[in-house]
Amino acid sequence: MLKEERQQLILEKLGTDKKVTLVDLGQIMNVSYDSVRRDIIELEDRGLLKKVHGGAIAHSYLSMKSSKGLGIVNTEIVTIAKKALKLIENNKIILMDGGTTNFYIAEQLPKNMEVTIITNNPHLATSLSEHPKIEIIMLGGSFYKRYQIMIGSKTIQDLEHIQADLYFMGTNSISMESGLAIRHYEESILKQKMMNVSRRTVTCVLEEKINREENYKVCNFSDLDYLITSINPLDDLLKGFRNKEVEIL
Amino acid sequence: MLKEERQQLILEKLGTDKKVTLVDLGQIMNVSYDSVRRDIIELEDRGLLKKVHGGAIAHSYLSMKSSKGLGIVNTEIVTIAKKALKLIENNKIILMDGGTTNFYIAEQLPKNMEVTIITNNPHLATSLSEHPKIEIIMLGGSFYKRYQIMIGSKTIQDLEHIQADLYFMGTNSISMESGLAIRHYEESILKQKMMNVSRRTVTCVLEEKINREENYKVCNFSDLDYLITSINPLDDLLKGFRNKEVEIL
DNA sequence: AATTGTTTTGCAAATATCTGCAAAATAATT
DNA sequence: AATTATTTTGCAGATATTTGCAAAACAATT
Repeated sequence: MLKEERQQLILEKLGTDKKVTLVDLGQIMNVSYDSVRRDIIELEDRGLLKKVHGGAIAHSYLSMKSSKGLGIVNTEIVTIAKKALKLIENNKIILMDGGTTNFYIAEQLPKNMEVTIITNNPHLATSLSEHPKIEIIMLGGSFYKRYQIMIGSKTIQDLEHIQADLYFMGTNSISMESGLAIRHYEESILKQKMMNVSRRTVTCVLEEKINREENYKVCNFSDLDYLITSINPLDDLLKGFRNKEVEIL
Repeated sequence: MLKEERQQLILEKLGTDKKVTLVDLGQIMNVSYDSVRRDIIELEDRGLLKKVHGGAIAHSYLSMKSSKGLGIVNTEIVTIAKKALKLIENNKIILMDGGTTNFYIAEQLPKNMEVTIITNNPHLATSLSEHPKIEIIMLGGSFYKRYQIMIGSKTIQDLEHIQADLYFMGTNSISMESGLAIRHYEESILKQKMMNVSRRTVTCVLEEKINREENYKVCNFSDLDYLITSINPLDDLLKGFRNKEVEIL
């Protein structure tokens, strides 16, 4: 039985049962426990499951459980989150706005990490309460139900005296000509403000959002510091975006 | 059964039942009481529940996550909420702080009601997104995980230019001599500020909190405008509180 | 004060993990 | 085809974790 086969099987079983044990897997696949163990370690490194004593369990967000009103998860996000986490260092101040991707990145932060997260997304804030060492600052404002974020002049005012190290900006579209743009005017202004108060800005985009256009422009592509996608940075899809100013991860 | 499975099950059961006992859990999961006990200790260390003699009780925010489901709700709270809703009129500005009772009251607001809710409780804010006509203003600040509310000087500053019609104050203790008091200093200051910016203040107290004492005083009993309990206003338990200035419901 | 039930502690058995190592399988190169 | 390099696999011994048990301490209740 090939390694790939085994790992596939582990993920499938995990999908239906939400958990697997070392012993079960070893017997079903008829390989040594060590092999299974190593498979699980690899899958964990790829962010596809959580290893525990005696086996593995499905990631909270892979099971519908912690979806918290945000849609079903895409494995693309797993890849993106993995890359995003590399940018987050201890003792930094991180600004994160709304969007599913940011929510999952936040959930994936190591439990022992010591950072400050500033956000206008209350779901993100409350979900982080399970990370004991993370300090959470919530921006006030009017709650915009459709996107489930705080918005408006109060939110902008709250940013006035803040200086963040890194801003994770969610976006709906990115293209070389029109830059980054979203669908909501007030939010586009807020994102601009967030860029202003952050030393660096990174955006994580799903493949479908590349080369799309939306109504309200936030900034030019070259105003970014990092671009994260699930795609290999050298892939042709990103050819147009290669640029000395923006690092593609 | 993996340790993580057990712990997840404990939290789920806590979410719906608000309390669990060692004996129940041991039998349901078919493990020794010692294991259950150790699980509970671990979960308490992570701040996810409160260990008590014989079992554990839910942290308030766990119940906030699931009260809308089939969870068993304290009947006392239902009675209180009914009375509380009578005070809420269309087109008013309502200030609500943390606590399970306020959360439940907010959830019970009629779907077509047009009010503005200002809160420092993100769970309350997000749960109200199902009420299309309610405008929600969230106060910013530092997120205090234990009580799941925003707190600190930023929160107070956000209140500066607000004038609310009615303030639903959560409290931990009420007595004739010591007035209203809670366990957390910073929060007590915040509640004072909230009273200041509100025309009227109402507090909803569970029976167990009457004639109890806590460390940080918020105000005198007579500073209130309304007191809501689950008890009949004419009951002897409330005798000491009868007062021309405060209306008991 | 006595009873009953719960918690704490230390302990030992069972299980799981980690490490380095060598054999086997696979891929790459000559 | 043969050789060499690389990866994968299983194993053994040392460590670490988890689990259930029993005695003693503690709490709550009668």
